[in-house]
Amino acid sequence: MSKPQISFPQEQCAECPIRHRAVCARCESDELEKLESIKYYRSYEAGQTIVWAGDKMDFVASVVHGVASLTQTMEDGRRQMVGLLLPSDFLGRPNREAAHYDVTATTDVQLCCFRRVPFLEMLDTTPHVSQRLLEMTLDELDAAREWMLLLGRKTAREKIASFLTIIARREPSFQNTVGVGQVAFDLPLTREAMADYLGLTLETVSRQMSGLKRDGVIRLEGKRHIVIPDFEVLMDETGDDSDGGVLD
Amino acid sequence: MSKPQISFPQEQCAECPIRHRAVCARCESDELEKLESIKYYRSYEAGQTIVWAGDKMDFVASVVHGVASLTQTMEDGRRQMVGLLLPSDFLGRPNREAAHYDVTATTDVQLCCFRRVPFLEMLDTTPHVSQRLLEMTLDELDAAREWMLLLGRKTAREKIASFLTIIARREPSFQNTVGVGQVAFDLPLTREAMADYLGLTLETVSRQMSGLKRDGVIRLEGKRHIVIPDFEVLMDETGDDSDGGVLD
DNA sequence: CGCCCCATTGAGTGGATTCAACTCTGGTGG
DNA sequence: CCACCAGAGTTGAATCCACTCAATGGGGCG
Repeated sequence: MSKPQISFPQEQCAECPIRHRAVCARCESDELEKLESIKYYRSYEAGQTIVWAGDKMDFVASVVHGVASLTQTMEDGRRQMVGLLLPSDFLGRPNREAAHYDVTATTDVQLCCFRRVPFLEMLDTTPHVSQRLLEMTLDELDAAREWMLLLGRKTAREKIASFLTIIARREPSFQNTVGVGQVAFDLPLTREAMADYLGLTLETVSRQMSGLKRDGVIRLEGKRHIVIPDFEVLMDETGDDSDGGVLD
Repeated sequence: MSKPQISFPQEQCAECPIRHRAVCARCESDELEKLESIKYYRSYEAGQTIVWAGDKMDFVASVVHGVASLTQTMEDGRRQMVGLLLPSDFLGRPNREAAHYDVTATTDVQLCCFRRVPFLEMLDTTPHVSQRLLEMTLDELDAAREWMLLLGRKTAREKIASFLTIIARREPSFQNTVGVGQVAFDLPLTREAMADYLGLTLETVSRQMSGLKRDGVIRLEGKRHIVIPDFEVLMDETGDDSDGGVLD
């Protein structure tokens, strides 16, 4: 229960791994200084709850390391994940006191937190922050809309395949490659969390993973490590258009 | 085919029905003047396509009258609605040339369009616009997350009931009432569009509507006019928490 | 070792889909 | 005027995909 705190290196902004992608991406050095004065780091172990829906939330944050999830729960226990926050993603609504969703660390997580009220003031005075936040929010909205297509119309197998491509694409190792050929990564989620993400049961997730493995689309090494021999073959299983998609 | 153009009154900003809720809500009169110089109105008949996914889009817009929908279509024809735009809602991504989704007028629609590039410049120079746009985008993201819960975890009956409450809540007539007792409104969507919204088939939509009618939860007058004798009874069918929800 | 947690697999059920027939309404033209 | 048609909606019967309930497998840790 009272394990030793996870310790990530306490970064300076200058060496921050998410410096160029997070909400602070466009800041000049003087703006960074201002942000630095209202920021602090926090760490959470895998499985810990970061905030409960309805709780007062006196900070907003960037995910520096690890993966966190937003979930909604119905009275009878049905659960749906509604957000998956990877490094550089933003957590919280500046002009809202209380959280709307449960936020959970699905792996060990380090957050770079900003005190909410000062951050809110910075939004008004620092266009580089508010512009970036708008851009990130619009990107999240697009992601949510892809997700809605997945939830509403895709088969279980397509859901799994789509999920794997989503995770693979955000892997640092993937960014270098052309997006063809072999890809490998660790799943940051349990089968149950995957089920919550995809609107399935954990048994269905397990069955479909086995199916993709049986058909040679993926290889499983241990429970969590995934090897994709040919990324295009996986893409064909997602149900999405084959053309590369629209550029920004 | 070449029906007479629908004509909505060509509003001045001062008398605009969405003046206080749209992206321009916080503007001062000098800012409104600037907006007015880059704006123009456009009307579409019910059923018309406003933009196709992938098309170049040289404007962004506010919905003034009517209802428009964003939809995604898979290669084999499966369709999912991913956005429903009611009066005052915002359409388009300022810093994106091409549309990501099909946009369709589901009723007769009037848009207040802003030329995209000048609007983009205004975002940089007019905090009242960019602040409001951020707020609206965050609201849409919240709505998308509710929608994801609906798509991923709710039963067909709960989906229909939830949809009806969503429409009812945004009815002007509803705003006055306390949110109890009788409510009545016209559905702005066909059964097929409802199915696309809810991730169902149109047959299932029809069956569940009949079910709610049989059980006295709703009354149908014609195909489109809905009467809800007791809003709380409908709420109980949505599967959502009974407590009023979180305030902003 | 033995326990716990996560994951896999199997058998049977059920809710939503598919395919198909039918109804209702409004509009058009003979 | 009304017969006819097209489009939207309803209803029925059979099917199927994912769910539920239940048993089993396997790895890590006290």
